[in-house]
Amino acid sequence: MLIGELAERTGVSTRALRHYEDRGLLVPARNSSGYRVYAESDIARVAQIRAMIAAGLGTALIVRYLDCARGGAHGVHLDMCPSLRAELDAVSAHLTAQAARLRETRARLAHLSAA
Amino acid sequence: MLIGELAERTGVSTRALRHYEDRGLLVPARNSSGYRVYAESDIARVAQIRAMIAAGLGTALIVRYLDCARGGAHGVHLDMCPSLRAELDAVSAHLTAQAARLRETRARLAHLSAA
DNA sequence: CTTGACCTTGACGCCGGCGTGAACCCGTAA
DNA sequence: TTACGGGTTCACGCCGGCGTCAAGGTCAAG
Repeated sequence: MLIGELAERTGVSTRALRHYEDRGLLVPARNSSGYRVYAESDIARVAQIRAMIAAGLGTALIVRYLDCARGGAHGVHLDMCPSLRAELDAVSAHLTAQAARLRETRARLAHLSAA
Repeated sequence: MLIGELAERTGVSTRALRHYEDRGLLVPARNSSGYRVYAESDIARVAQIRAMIAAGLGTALIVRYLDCARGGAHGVHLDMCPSLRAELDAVSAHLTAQAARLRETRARLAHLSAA
């Protein structure tokens, strides 16, 4: 599968896919013409990446997540995951705090329009 | 109060304060030398602004919020607030969704390290 | 007068996830 | 051959909230 087809089937732009390769998130094989050749399983991988980006994670963190996932699958680097999970906790805490502050702001707005 | 003092008392950099003026969030008076002169009440206003930025709101939206607040205090523009509140709802929904996705990601991680 | 702390207005840099050309190769169909 | 719809690698642009010089004016103290 070439990049155009993967883009179409995942709904992700070719530019984004190339960007993911730059960041080491999804590195495809190459054919004799230098074209990127993707596997079927890469569709799922793209979905994973998109979900994590949508969750507010940066590509640098996602790379480590994928490494952790691969390591975990082979039973190696099991001690790397906890530190990563700690980072995810931190990001999660930030989002929670932001949501709380936003709720407070909305409360003030409601108070204003009630007055 | 000059900008340095306000910066010190609020913990916000002078650069940020000037930036807020550029964005129309906090426009101080000027003395004969062209120096920015802030009122005591601006300390509270800066706190407001900081809270809203921390909540993930952009300056463009915050300007409208402040206008709405002033308008609300005078009983004018009461019809502007609802649309603003809708935008706040949208931002809030985004944050909530991100938090949910992040939880999902963390769950997958936990699943991996357990396997 | 000089120093030094504080103020002024530009204006460029950064980060991050891409969009958007530019300029060029590949392979197939007409 | 030509055209065309793929692909390729740079490389600059954008947004947003500032950091960080740069090049000066202001003013009280020594």
